Formats: sequence, structure tokens, C-alpha cells
Amino acid sequence: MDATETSAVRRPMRADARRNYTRLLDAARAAFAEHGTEASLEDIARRAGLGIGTLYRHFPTRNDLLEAVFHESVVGLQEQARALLDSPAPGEALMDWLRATAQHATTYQGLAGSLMTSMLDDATSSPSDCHTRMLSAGEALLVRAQESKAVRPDVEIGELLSLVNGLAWAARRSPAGQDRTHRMLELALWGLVPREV
Amino acid sequence: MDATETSAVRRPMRADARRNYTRLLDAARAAFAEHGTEASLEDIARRAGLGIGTLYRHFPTRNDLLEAVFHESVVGLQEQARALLDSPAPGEALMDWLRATAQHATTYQGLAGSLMTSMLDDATSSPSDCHTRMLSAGEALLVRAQESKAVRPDVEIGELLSLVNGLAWAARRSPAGQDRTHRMLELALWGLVPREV
DNA sequence: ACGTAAGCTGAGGGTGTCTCCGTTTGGTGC
DNA sequence: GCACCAAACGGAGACACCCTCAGCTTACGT
Repeated sequence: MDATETSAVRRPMRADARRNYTRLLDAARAAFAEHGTEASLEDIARRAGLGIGTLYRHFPTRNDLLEAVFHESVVGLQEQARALLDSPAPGEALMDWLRATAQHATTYQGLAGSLMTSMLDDATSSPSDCHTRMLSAGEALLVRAQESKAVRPDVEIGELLSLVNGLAWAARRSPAGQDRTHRMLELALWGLVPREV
Repeated sequence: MDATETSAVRRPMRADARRNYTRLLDAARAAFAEHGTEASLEDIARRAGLGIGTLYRHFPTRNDLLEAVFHESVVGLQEQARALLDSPAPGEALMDWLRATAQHATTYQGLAGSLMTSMLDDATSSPSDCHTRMLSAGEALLVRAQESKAVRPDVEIGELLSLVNGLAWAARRSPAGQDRTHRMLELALWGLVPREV
């Protein structure tokens, strides 16, 4: 899974390539956190002290770079989801996980969402790894919450992730910022609870 | 208000200027609907059969152009809000208006929202006309809905509009598209209703 | 019909994306 | 060690977009 490591099929990466790969990743992480996912790729290459061509060699598209950068946190969210499956309160577990997801989306100025949701149900592109992980991690939590009647039975996980990302995006430039994301999320989550008519 | 008309203070626009103004507006409307609010300004000028300089003469910033394009529909939404103030069901009236707003935001691929919400509580820029209109139109409906106990008393109109725009943005590229906007909106609106506990 | 201010234009400078090919270099077999 | 070569690097170049400005064109009042 880790592109820097030796694969059984292909040759291991050359030492310089491996070094540059991680340099790019570090520069990208910083740039995305600072300027959002629209950060200049040229700038990222510059920060890494490498030519733009090298960046494109490792990450042919902007999405490839985003995926690599987000891989860690997505895996983190995935693990958190797995852990929450043992929680005694399935409804709260789902809500907590969505809150954590919103937190992540906000850090990268909401646009992280484009990778996790729209991007890949978007026609052509092959399902991104990040997206798949998020969907299946969330799905498990959602099903459990629905089985325990803590969440409306007609909700789908894709909708929920879209929603979370939309909110994070909308709160992006607001002075309220982070706070507004959570505020809107609370409002929306409140709507997930079933009730009589 | 209409920039094409004679103002008492300033001279009327020259005939060619007036003609070009509306040409640009038409081209922009089409381009924004087709490509979202990130559409290329050079392309808009080209479509209108005019030089890029002319576009900038009439609309010094992208936002100015957006405002001009959206002016009509914003006024429409404003009127609709006023009409809904007479509705016997204040809660439903607010919900209907938010649905109509979401409809508009979706047509322009969600990004219309950046003009209506974030843009102007965003630091420097002077409060945009569109934004002000939307806020005050919505405010009236919201207050009435809250007074009739149909909506949680702690919600603010800015939050609601952010929310609607966020959802429209998130649904933007999804194949579900329009449908998903409404779906997510229904979920979120459900959360606005107060209840015990 | 003419003078002039309002209006129009597009080249140009800045930034960004992405490609391509000549050059450099790490790793391997001898 | 050394020589070879595929892998990796670099950055110029083609193209798109944003925005400005100096010089040209034209509508309109008199």
C-alpha cells in the first residue's frame, strides 16, 4: 500500500526517488493545510526543493497527491470507526465519527470533501481509495445505528458524507469558521433521529 | 438599481455600453449555469463577442458580475419570502423558501452560495447587495417560524443559508445532483424542528 | 459637422497547469 | 572499482486564465 516500500511485483524505488516522494508529501501537507486543496503545485515542488516535473512523476494528478496526503488521516478515521463499533451507544458512535470527519474536512478547508465524495461518484474517475475507505467505515457505523433505531432507517452513508463535506465547505471562509461547521453539523444531525411524525 | 438605466445623478449610459452590458450579462448567465461560478471570464467576453477589457470595464471584479447575474433571482426570492409571510403555516413557509433557495444555488452549481454567504461576512469586502437581501428576507421568515414554535429558537439565518449553500455545493458533481441537494436538505430541515429532550 | 468624453480593445505581464525530452544518477553485474 | 542503463530529475515551453493600461473608436450634445 505504501508507495515508498518495496513491492513484490516491481522493483523497489530508488533511494533518491523515495526521499523525494516523502519531501513532496511533507510540502504538500503543509501547503494544503495552509491554502486549502487549491494550493499551487508549482509552489509545493518549490517548497520541496524539486522540479515540477518530479512532482508530476510521483503524482500525475492533483488527486493522486491529495490522496497520498490524506491517506494517513483517512486510515485514522477508519480505525476510529472500527473502534466505535464496540461502543454501547450506536447512535452516538455514528455522530461522534461524523464529527471527527467534519473536523478533518475543516482542517483542509472543506475541500478535502471533493476527494471523498463528489470526485468519485463523478463519472469517469476510478473509485479513489480514500473514498472507498470512508464509505465502508461509515456504512458499518450507520447500519448499527439504524438497527438500534437511533437513526432514521432511510438514510444512506453517501448522503451523510456529502452533507458533512458540504457543511465544512460552507463554513470555510466564514469568520465563525470551525465553530460554524460544528454548529451546522449539530443542526443537521438532529434531523437524523427518528421520531413519530 | 438597474445599472443600464438613467441615473438622476450621472449621465445615462451610452447606447453601445448599454447593449454590451446586457450582452455580457447574457453570456455570463449561460456560462455560470454551465460551468459554475468559476467559469472563465475571458470565455464570457468571447461569447459576448467583446474584448476582455470591456468586461472588466462593466464588472471590475468577478463578484460584481455574479451579483449582476443573480440580481434577478435574488429579487425573486426576496419577493417570494415576502409573499410567504402571509402563509398560515410559518414553519412550512420557511422550509419552502429554503427549498427554493437551494434550487437556485443548485442551478449555479452550489457556488452561488459563496456570494450570498461567506463572501461578505468575510472580512474586508463591503456587504454585497445580494447577501443583504437574502439575509433580511430569510430573517423575517425565520423569526415568524420561531415565534410560532415551528423552528428551534436558537437558530440563526446566516447558519441556515450557509447550510443550504453547503449542501448545494456538495451535491454539485454527484450524479444524484439536484436530487441529492433536496434529499440532504430534507434531512437537515428535519433537525430544525424543536422537540422534547 | 465636429469636439470630446465615454467606451472599446487586445497586447502584455504575472501565475498556474501539465508535457516532453535532454541530462543526471543510483544500483547492479562484472 | 567500473561501466552501463533504466529510473529519476529538471525545467523550458505550450497553453489557459487573470487583470491592467495606453491608444484607438464612436456616440452624442451642441
